[in-house]
Amino acid sequence: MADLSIDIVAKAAGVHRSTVSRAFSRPEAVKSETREHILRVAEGLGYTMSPLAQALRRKTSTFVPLIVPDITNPFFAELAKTMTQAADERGYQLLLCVTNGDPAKTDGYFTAMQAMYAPFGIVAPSTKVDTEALKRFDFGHKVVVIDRVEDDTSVPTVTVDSRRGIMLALDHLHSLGHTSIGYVSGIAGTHTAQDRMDAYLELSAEGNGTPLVLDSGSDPDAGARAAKHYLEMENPPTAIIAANDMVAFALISALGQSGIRVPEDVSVMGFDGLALGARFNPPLTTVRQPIADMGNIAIELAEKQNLNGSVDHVVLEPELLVRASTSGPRK
Amino acid sequence: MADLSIDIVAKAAGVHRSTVSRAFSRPEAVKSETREHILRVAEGLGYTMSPLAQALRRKTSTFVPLIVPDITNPFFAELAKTMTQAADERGYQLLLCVTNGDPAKTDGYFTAMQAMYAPFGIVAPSTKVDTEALKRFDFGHKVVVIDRVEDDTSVPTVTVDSRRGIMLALDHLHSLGHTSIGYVSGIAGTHTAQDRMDAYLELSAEGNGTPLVLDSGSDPDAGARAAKHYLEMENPPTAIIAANDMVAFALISALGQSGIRVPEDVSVMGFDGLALGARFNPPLTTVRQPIADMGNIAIELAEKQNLNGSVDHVVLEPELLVRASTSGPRK
DNA sequence: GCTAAGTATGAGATCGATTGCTGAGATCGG
DNA sequence: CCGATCTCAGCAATCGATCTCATACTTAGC
Repeated sequence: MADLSIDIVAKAAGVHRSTVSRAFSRPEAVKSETREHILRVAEGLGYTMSPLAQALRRKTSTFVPLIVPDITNPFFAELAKTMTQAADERGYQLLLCVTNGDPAKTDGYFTAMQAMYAPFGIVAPSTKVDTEALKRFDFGHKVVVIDRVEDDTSVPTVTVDSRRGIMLALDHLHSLGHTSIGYVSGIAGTHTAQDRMDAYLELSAEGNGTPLVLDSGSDPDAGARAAKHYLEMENPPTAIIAANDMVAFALISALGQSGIRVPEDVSVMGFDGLALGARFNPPLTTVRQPIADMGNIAIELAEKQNLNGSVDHVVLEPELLVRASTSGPRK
Repeated sequence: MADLSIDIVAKAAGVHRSTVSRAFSRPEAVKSETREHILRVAEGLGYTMSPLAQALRRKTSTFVPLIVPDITNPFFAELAKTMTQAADERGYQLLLCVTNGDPAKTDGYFTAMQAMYAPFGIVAPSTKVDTEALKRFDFGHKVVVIDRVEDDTSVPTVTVDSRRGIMLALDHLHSLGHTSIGYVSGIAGTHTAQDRMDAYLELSAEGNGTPLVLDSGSDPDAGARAAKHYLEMENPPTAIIAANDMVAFALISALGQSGIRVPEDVSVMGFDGLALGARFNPPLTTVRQPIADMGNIAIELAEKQNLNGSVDHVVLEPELLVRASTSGPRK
């Protein structure tokens, strides 16, 4: 147990330290007989290589920062979950970095990431602010962004098709018979939030409805404010699309506190497809993002970029998830 | 930007590498004049020490594993949030380790933690399984557990007083006029879950009510099963305490799907005090755990243990949080 | 003015790996 | 049977810090 270094193993196996090193990291360079012997000895001793020493020498570590604004938001939590798994499988360790939306923190994490030779990092989602930070660090170290990025050229990204998602939501509501469909906006400064909103505005104008934005704020209270707004309207919409599940939760909760029932009085849809939605009251109809895929793909993109410098942009398809928060409009 | 080592800075400042090292990590050992000069030069170059090299030499790093079964569970997410902050402030980096309840993973994380000279780790919450893993690694590296531990002697812990929490819940419900109060159990294998259940059983017997456990399962479906059970009862309780907020959510959701309304038909309480509860429908009455404190204290305990070997056990006070999911019993 | 006790810095070994270079054997064609 | 080629393993420098020891320079006391 105590202090196993490569030299100890080398001595125990009767070879030189460099041979042990090769036995592990470049197996084809060692005669298979020798290699197996070394591996057996190492195994017996319970030896594992020091990731620290390795990283120092190789100038590339296995620490992958996951930079998110708020891990408390279930979307990021679900992302973190799938990412830890994907990371584990490939021998990375995920560093949890929570910015709280503070650009200074993002900067700090980028600096730290360089200092510890991170092979790459994952940022989700990028606000305009993050995009700028990205530029400031002309990265030798690579980043993958789980979101759209203004200037799409330099950074790999993975996103879900916002427009398609909104279309799915609108279609679902239309097919239920709704014609007056409101919208509540989501997280601050995010490209995604912007895209969803734009899509709503466009599509709902096309479908010759009148766009009806109940709240375009970006804080956690958007839901509550939207509810207030709803109550004050003479002709409230019969259905509301929330920019994300969390806002939908808050909205339904606030509505409920004023005696408005979902879906009896008004239908509400979310956007994200959080697991939590299935246990909400009522279970939330929503547009599902394939979060697990996003995590895996992000890491793949990063590795690909490291390998051959390719910068890909993957756009995933959202999916309608009908549960119980939507129904036909009230007569 | 490029490859700043301590030697570069040393050369630039016209001193030896060891002096630069001291200027940073043992300021009092360097003449203040020299030190300031060095610091200025370093600053100008944009130099930061390599945590990797430092850790390798010092045999102690700043990587702190946070080992949780499921980051998707908002309780752990909130914990992770406060812990990243606490960690950041003290110069640690949090490594997110998700076990999914798999003991093999826990073992793996412990091994990794030794390999990378983690000064300590945080485990939450410990199941019996984790406790055993802890023993297996007779830790030179220290661990703090956010939960109770069987054999309390060797590992620092921070917990919330389960009995007191259940008492708070029971008192609240009694004061509302409830006499028939059911219970739904929580997460598998956890000491905390066990403690809460025991407390409920004892206290509710003492208050000469009849304990009424709707479900003692431990999976995410406990809530749904409890609801089913509730519906089948001839004399269902007028109030239900859930072992944790997530179960309460699921319970209320399932109940709602069968037309049972909370709190009109039955009062439901949670236990945790998740931020999410405030935006549930209805907003959840619950027993709040001071999660932020738990995170900070955990790190403090770890540091204290590292310093002087002290093994403390902190028990925090829970707090009643009345929102809208409880009311007087239906006539 | 000279020795004793500090102070402040430099030298160099070390932490645990990787890797280019070198040389010893093995293999092979003619 | 000999030189050419190929394998395989050892040597030693290196990554970026830390830390013990030794040394040069102050400062103090008498």
